[in-house]
Amino acid sequence: MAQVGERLIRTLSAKGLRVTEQRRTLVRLFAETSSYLSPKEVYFRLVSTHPGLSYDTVYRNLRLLQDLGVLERYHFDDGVKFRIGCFEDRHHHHHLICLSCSRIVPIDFCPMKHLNVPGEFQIVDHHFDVYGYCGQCRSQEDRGAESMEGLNHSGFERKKPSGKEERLCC
Amino acid sequence: MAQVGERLIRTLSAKGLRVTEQRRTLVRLFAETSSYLSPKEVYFRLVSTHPGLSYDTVYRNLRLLQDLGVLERYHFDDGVKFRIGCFEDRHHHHHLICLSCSRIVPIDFCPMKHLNVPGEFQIVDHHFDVYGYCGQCRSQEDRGAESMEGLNHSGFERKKPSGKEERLCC
DNA sequence: GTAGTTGCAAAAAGTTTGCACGACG
DNA sequence: CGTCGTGCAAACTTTTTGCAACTAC
Repeated sequence: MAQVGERLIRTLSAKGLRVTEQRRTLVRLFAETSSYLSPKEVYFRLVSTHPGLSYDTVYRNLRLLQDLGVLERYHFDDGVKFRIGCFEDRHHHHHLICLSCSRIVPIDFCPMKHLNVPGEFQIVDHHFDVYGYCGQCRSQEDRGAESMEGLNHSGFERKKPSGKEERLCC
Repeated sequence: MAQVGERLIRTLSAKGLRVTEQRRTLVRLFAETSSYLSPKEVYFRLVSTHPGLSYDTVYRNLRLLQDLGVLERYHFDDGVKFRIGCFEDRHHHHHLICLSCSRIVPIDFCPMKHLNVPGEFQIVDHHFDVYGYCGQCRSQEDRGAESMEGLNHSGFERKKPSGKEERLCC
């Protein structure tokens, strides 16, 4: 995954933006980390290597990278989180998202190919995500554990990701 | 739509919860209002009939009704918004959402009928929403207007809804 | 009457902004 | 060396919490 980070660094440079140590570390963090990171998590991960780092620098750079299309921002029940973009150099796809470990599995299936819309509605965008439990978490669960806690009535919210850091998409 | 509000009031009562004037007005507001309302919007709508109303009462009741499954909470770019639940007494469906006027059009199509998932992944929930511009907004747009402003690079965020209040779903 | 609810105030959490210093190119 | 980025502080917004007074049942 290191080359992903390097490429993004070059993207920054090509846009005339300064490549500071903070930005380099930030990009590397997202290039190497699976799933989602909140601004707070990002801050605590960076502050260890950058004593004196401030929250506003984190926020500014997260926003910058989001505007650049490098990062994607999502809202979860426990706040805003970022993750490296999937649009970079892959074709359009969607995700299976594990509610237990936050692992993300890409699926090529796109519902828009099957959808007939009322003619007067002009489609601009769509969101499709599938939530559930991945094989690994299910087998762990078999050895006695919680099952669907962390899921509220609407199923919209997600349980906090555990510490696992395995990248399965992008 | 008045009977929807009355039914929800009875739901409150049946759960042993007090039916206060604030709650009655709040439920009626959501029963009669289309699209989404932020806590702030809810507050300003209620404070006119309830002078002295406080924000925390709004927040507490929004959360209460969400926990009861009456309201659904969504995160948009400009913050959290609520809307009356669609699960009440309708079959499963999805939505076309107008990026201009926030109008919501139900569609019966569900992508899950067409999706083959990896066997080890246990599906619990899914989200599917289509964003675009409804026929009414498109025809207004024809008479010279903005087109896709309010949409960011990822298309995830939505433009602020205009003042229109026409309920097309639930 | 009693328990649930409200309003008030304050605190907490999350995010943004202005400004002077510092560092990248 | 000029410009952009950072750190600091403060402001701002959103949301939560403790508590006394109130009110629906």
